[in-house]
Amino acid sequence: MKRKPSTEATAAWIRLMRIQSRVLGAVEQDLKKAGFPPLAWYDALLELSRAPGGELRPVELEKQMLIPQYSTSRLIDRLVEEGLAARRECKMDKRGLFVEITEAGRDLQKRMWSAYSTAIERHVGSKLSDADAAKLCGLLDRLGCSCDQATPVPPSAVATR
Amino acid sequence: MKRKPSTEATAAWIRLMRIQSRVLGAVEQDLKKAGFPPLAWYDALLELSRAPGGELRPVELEKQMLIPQYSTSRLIDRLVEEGLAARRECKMDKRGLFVEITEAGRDLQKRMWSAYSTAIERHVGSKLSDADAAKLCGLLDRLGCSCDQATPVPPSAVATR
DNA sequence: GACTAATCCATGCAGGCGCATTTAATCAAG
DNA sequence: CTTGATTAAATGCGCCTGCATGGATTAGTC
Repeated sequence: MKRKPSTEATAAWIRLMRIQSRVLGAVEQDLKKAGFPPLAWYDALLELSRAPGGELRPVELEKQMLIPQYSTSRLIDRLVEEGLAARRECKMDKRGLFVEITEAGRDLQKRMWSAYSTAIERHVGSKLSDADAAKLCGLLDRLGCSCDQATPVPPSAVATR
Repeated sequence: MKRKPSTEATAAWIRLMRIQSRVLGAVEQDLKKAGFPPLAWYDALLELSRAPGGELRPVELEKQMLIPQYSTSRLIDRLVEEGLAARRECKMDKRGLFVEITEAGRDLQKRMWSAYSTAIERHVGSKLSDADAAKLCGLLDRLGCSCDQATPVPPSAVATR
């Protein structure tokens, strides 16, 4: 049998889609205007910078960022191309490799976080009290069924889409 | 001066991005598995079907759906190509045109809503009480600064991204 | 009416995504 | 050690998006 959603559920769905799109757009615009690359780059650089030794297997990166395999592969391409990361041989498993963040990568990550955090404050923080932000988190988490990760700050935020 | 976001605000931002992505992905998967086209098509067909005479100027569609101009232009291309809509001459303003939904278009919209509503129930409705869904709406709306439209059901939901 | 500005829509191009497949290496059995 | 299944990563293809631009028409001003 087919249950139909309540109007409340439908309204929540609409808001979730629309508001996310707006807020994401606004934040990405801010970053772009400041001359920075897309948020996905930030996420990847953050994960790498956090990893012990500043290096990670693509598979790990993929799991952290919750993006498909081919997507990480290409993201790494771009990071390497810009000198923000480097591919390194993986001796214990020659199918794979390590991706290591460079100094330029670490530097960019830090500079981006400065602009990024400002944008978050502008488009989210300033519109919600801490208590309300926490409530919002709680409600959203319930939609995430498998709410695995409690990501710490600064955020590996965007599933980039 | 640069204000930094609270950890609550940052956490809310992360959830907003991650959960939206997951829920959207889940709903789109359901639709795709049922053999339907992307959600954006549904939104367009819904707007058209609602419009008086079943026709709309691209400009109107653009405003309703909150997507960029070129995006509507190409979306219309695809709808026309599939026989779901037709371009018609606009006599009062020869720069423009009308897009009119076809019978096939109306039919598809109805069939999609059936699958779509089921998916919304599955991925949103079933996880939140009506009261909580309403709370979520309220909180999200506050992020939308210019909370212009109170969209009615069924939803013109997705800003498709 | 003539000229400039603004509006409506289409489109070429570059880049990114999703899908499916390929290549290479490891693992699991016999 | 050989075979077959599995996993890691890359890549070719088609579609979609964003950006910038172009062509056509209308509106505003004098």
